[in-house]
Amino acid sequence: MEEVRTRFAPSPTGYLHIGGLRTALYAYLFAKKQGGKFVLRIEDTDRERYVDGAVEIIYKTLREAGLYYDEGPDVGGPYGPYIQSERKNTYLEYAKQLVANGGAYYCFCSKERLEKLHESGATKYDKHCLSLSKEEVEARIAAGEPYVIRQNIPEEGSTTYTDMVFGDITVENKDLEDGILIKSDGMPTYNFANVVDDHLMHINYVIRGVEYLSSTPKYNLMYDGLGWERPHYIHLQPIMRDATHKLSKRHGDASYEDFIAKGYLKEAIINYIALLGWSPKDNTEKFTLAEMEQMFGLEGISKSASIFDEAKMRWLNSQYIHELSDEEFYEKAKPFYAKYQYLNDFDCKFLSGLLKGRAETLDDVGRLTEFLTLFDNFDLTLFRNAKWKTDEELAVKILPDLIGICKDKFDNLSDSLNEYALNSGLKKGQVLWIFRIAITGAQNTPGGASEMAELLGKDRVLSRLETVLKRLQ
RNA sequence: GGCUCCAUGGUCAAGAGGUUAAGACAUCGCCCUUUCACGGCGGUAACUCGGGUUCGAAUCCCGAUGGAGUCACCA
Repeated sequence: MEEVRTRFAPSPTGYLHIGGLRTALYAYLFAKKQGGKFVLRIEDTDRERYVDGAVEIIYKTLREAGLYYDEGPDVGGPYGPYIQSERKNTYLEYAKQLVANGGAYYCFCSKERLEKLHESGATKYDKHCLSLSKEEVEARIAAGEPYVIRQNIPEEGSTTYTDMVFGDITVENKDLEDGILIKSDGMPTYNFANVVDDHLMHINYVIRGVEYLSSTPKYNLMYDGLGWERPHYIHLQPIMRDATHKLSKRHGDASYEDFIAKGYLKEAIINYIALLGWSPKDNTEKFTLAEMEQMFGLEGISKSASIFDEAKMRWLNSQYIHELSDEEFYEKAKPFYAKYQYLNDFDCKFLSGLLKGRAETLDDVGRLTEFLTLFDNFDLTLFRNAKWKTDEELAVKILPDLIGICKDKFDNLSDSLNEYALNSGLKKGQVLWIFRIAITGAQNTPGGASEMAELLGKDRVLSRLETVLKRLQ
């Protein structure tokens, strides 16, 4: 059986957006599942949209996400170069071949004529230059007149192909335009470069966005004209921000690196986007890349667009975070601990054990510890708790005892506090509530009374208890 | 507007003629609990509409509606 070869062919226009990453992921998974090859090709035929550094971002993101490509610009391969601008000469050669057999023709129409044509109500090019004689064409080229090469699409008939997720797609040839294959600057358009490269790189499964679903017949006509075997097609519906808008960085939607910066784990991001538009047979929702490589299949691909739901990704992220060891959490959260300066005064390793089970994102180390900065002048009514029947009055009463316990038995605080409750006829919860409020000044904390005491340390605990007692008096 | 595609709860998404129409997130409630969270249990909530076909349609057909894509010397 023929080896499966898929590719991811992004344009270096800045960043790798979530939709692009998912396309890459599916292409990668499909190839891996089949034991095939996944190749990366950079489509930079549009010099105007080129952004410096964008290529590096693509390499970096793909690698970081674990989507290793078998062939690509920076890893090489048998069908290079893998950057279209470095293949410029190849395209013209094939365009000429197409011209020779009638599948394409030279066109000298000026922008002005094209505009006029459009204004006159024409919906597509009128094949004006198709009638030029070979001699005239040669003469005008020799005279240095600028030209483009257009595809010659039959005016009759229709073209059909089978998309592996959408089924048969048929388009009337008369609805297709004689698109430009080679631009006047000598560069191929996407339409042409794509076909030539996919063929030359032996790509037999083309996985890309649905925006190409209805123009694929044009590409097939090129394959036919060049005598090449058509590849299989798999088109993917987009990931949406809401029901009517695609997810896009331009509109402020987060990209892969934004989510990393927000404290998402790459495993969670990959896992989540895999689920947007695909679901495994058994409906599992949490799996590693390696597992996906085994489970992936075209049957699970959805025919409709899906809306990105950060809440669900957060949940998935929290699942991955909870699984981390304290040590791993600490290592991964380091950049975030650094982000919140007040945490410098605390033992972040100890904190990791407390935060790991509560954080949904790595950045939550800030949100969950914010109370540490708010202790001064906290609201004393926090001592009131309906369930435990506590209030400021009770707090004033027992705080001196609690201070004493901390002075003498700080190392064995939990037991000592329990013992105190027992002896004083109070409920455990009453003592602990008052104690925890008194040392943290927060209703919600990432740990219980004794854990918070350990985090703060004896000195801080004592000084806080005394401060609070004074305020209450 | 022409052409192509799509349509199950708020979201993702099973389902491929006969189901009490799964599951997950979110939401609500209860339990657990020294707060919060985690975890456990339970609730609310869906087949866009209208015609067919059929003994029987979320599933098949047609139409309408809604949405997306595409009609560039952008990819």
